[in-house]
Amino acid sequence: MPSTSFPAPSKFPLGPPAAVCGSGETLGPAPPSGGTMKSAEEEHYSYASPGVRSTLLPSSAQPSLPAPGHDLQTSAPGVPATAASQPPGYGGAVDSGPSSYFLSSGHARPNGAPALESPRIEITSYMGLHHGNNQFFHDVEVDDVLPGSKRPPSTATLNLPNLEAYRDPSCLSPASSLSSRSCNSEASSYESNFSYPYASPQTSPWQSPCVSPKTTDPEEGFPRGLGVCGLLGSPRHSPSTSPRTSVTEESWLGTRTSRPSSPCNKRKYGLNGQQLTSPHHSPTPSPRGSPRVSVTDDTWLGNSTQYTSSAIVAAINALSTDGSLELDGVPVKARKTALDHCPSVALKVEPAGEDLGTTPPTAEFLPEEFPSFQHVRKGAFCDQYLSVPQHPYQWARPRSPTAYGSPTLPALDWQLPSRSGPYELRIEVQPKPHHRAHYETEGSRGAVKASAGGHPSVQLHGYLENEPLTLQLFIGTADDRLLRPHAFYQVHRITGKTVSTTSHEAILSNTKVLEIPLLPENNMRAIVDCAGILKLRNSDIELRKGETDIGRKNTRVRLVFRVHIPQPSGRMLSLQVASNPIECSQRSAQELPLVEKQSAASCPVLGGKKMVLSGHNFLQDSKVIFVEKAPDGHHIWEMEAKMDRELCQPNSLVVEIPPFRNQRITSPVQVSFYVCNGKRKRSQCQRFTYLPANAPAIKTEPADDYEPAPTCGPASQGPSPFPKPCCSQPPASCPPPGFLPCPPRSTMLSAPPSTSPKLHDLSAATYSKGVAGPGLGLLRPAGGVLAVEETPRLVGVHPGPPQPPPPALLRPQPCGPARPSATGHQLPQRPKAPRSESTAPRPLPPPE
DNA sequence: GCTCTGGAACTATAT
DNA sequence: CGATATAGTTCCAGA
Repeated sequence: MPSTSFPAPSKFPLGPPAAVCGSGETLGPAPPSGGTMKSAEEEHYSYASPGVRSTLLPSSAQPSLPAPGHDLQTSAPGVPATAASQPPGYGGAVDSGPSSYFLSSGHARPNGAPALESPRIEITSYMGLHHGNNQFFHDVEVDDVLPGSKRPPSTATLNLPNLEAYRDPSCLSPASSLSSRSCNSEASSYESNFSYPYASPQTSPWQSPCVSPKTTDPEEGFPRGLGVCGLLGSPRHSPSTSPRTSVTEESWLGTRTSRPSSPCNKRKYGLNGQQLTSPHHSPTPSPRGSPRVSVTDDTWLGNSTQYTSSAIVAAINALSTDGSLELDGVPVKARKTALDHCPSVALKVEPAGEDLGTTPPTAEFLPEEFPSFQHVRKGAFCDQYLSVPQHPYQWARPRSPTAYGSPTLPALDWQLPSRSGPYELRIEVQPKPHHRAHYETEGSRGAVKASAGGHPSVQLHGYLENEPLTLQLFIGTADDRLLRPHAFYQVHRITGKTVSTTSHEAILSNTKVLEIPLLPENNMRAIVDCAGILKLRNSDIELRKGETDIGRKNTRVRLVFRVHIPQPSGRMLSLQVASNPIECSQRSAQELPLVEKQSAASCPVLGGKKMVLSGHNFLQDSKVIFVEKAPDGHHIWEMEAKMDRELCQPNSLVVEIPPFRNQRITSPVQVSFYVCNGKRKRSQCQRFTYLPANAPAIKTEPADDYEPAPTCGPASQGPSPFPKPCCSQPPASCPPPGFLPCPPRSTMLSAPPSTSPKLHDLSAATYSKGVAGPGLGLLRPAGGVLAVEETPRLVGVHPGPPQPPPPALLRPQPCGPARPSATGHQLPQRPKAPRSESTAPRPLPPPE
């Protein structure tokens, strides 16, 4: 895997990153596209932070993406799958590779990536990278990614790891966001390490950053980067991951003192370097945009190149400095996880790229082959994770596994349907809306539970074979953009007496994926009592090169489940379903109002109707505000609903739906509302539809309704009982008006104003085209299959083998519109950018 | 002795 | 630039 590789360097310009960077940055802008994009995006997302804004889509141009997958997902319902056929391309979905691949080549990233990127900052760079520099970059990336292909030696990847290091503390320093980054943060998470390695390309880039910084701190040092090192097996990884401490950690932590430590670390930096001050800092991205600027960051950020160089540098540093560290000391926690793997691995070349999927390995590999292969990988790297005792089952091996490995599997940021043909992956029991995630520095906070007690459960319907499959679970975003792996949260495998479900960890790209067996004897149903949520420090993640999202206030996640069903044709049909949003921060859970259900999803423009909201943290003085947002997120209309204070309880509110501003609408209008406990304490937006006065009411949906979406869909997403905040699923603009996943509804709704619509289109009919269309990129022709499904989202099927990924595909795109600024609160603002994925990381467009 | 949790101290960042 | 409000992390302690 990750190998080491320096080769990369070759590619990369050695020139110090700086150079690159410099250019890069500059470049950043340069790229026209970039520029463009941004603007476009910005518009869409106004909310995004000012500075930032990411570019979403550059594409606007093109790429396409329709929409937000989220919505789709969630909502989606059902469209039956059509089959596929579709466009050829579509099939391509395949690989997992991160979408990136798809992205593409040329622009690819652009779309994907760039677009996505979050505001944070970096964008520029990217752009530059991608666009401007593209070629260069691409190449680079490519290499990484494709091992085979260009890249000479497999090596490459490793770099990344090193890069990863970036995260490391060291990195931190400089760049790091201030906040958290503890010096040591060792951690950042192991994952980083790990994954990174795989991650590859993407990662790599990021990492670079680290390097420099690193130097800075001697202390911590460690760079995880050494990915290689990791090999050694340093402690880091504890497989288990459990953070906390092992002796080791502390030891090395040493630095830290107890409490102090934390702070200390941080402080240190501050003190020391002042880094705080230093430009970089901005690190984090605070929403604002500025962020990162620091040279370092930017610079390196920008280019892949950098990464290269950086990587190199990092490597060097590592060797010299840290290197030892890692190996040796290895900070634990963070690393823990990571390290575990075997050294050996390191050398390997990875075929694929990042994650499993990633790689596209190209056709060459047969799935079957993969498995083993993967395993290897996994094993190696992941082992840590694996550590678990596990299964009785053969885990990996089952078919599914294959899937994972196989190149064909779709990247985690691809939007996939929950249903296709006879199959439907459904969340039978949704997780509780709140689950306090644990930091690496803490002990586990247990598995995610269901509201009614027990644990969430997922079932694959329509599967009649006798072969067990593997259910994949990862932590996804819950904002209004397309569903994608969450950069700041990772699934954490819980083991112990209380856990009845066996599971296994794997890392795809930079995302930890929990694999749970789906057995015919259990009706292809799995009780997810083995999944906890790990919070990564914002500063660590934000440092990643490609990462565009910001962690601050980005505390909502969704459990994303996937299953890959082998088809007679040899291809894999992939289905995905996301849970309702889960608030993971301690504070938010205690303070922010949360709407879980609403008794009505629509009402005639006259209003006056009573609506009961169920949820948490409602106060006597809570307000319910109805808002209509423009595509760009601006509030066109806001109206506070009258409340029946007497009936107000912590868990329920009764409000009178206010009349809509325009009593003459001829088609349904999507608006949203939120509960506000104070200036910054707002719930997420919930969707609501005003119907023409004459129109028959859409039905009010009973509680469930809340989600309109649901209407459409089946559970796939789960109908969530949740209200889904608009944001969440729906695309950006919350109001998903457009979104229509469901046919029926869609019709109803008329206007979808904004954005998202596209996606929808995808759906159904579209599928085929649709897919293609919008941004989806879809797939490659070859493939075929596809399933697809209903969901607009995207496609599920991959052709079996190899195929190149489509270009952008599903990528998340931006939802388009932005989230309302106002809204912003809710979610965090994350700006639009998609997480890392988009960012750099993913990368690589396939060579193709 | 260990894990899971709730709570809160503290620091960093935002306004 | 300082004060205050918020949010993120890390610790502590009890079950």
